[in-house]
Amino acid sequence: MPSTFNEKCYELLMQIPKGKVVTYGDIAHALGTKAYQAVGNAMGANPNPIVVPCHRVIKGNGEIGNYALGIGKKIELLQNEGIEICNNKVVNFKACRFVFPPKLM
DNA sequence: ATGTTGACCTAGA
DNA sequence: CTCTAGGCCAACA
Repeated sequence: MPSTFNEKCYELLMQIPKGKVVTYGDIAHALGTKAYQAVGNAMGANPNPIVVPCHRVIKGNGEIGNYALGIGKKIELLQNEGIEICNNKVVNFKACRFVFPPKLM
């Protein structure tokens, strides 16, 4: 059970399938808030970069953004997922954009 | 409670 | 394209 905001972000990140990417804004929106920066901060806090695929999170304009282990590492991971990267930007980024499942109610 | 910072976003010039 | 300005929220000192 998530106790802090970052925990919620990690939960969403783990829901992202392979070969898909999301933006910080999408995560914030999925959480029902606009704390884009809070999401980025949560990634920066990244306590377990293994169970949490933070490398699948990019900026809203298609750029890679940043990564705790380094941008280069993030690019390699994304390419390893099958995503094309060029000049620190995602190719066909909207085609790889993943949408979180809406909350049933 | 206050002030600062941050892996951000949008708009305007 | 680059730069400036505003907004928006959570974590930390």
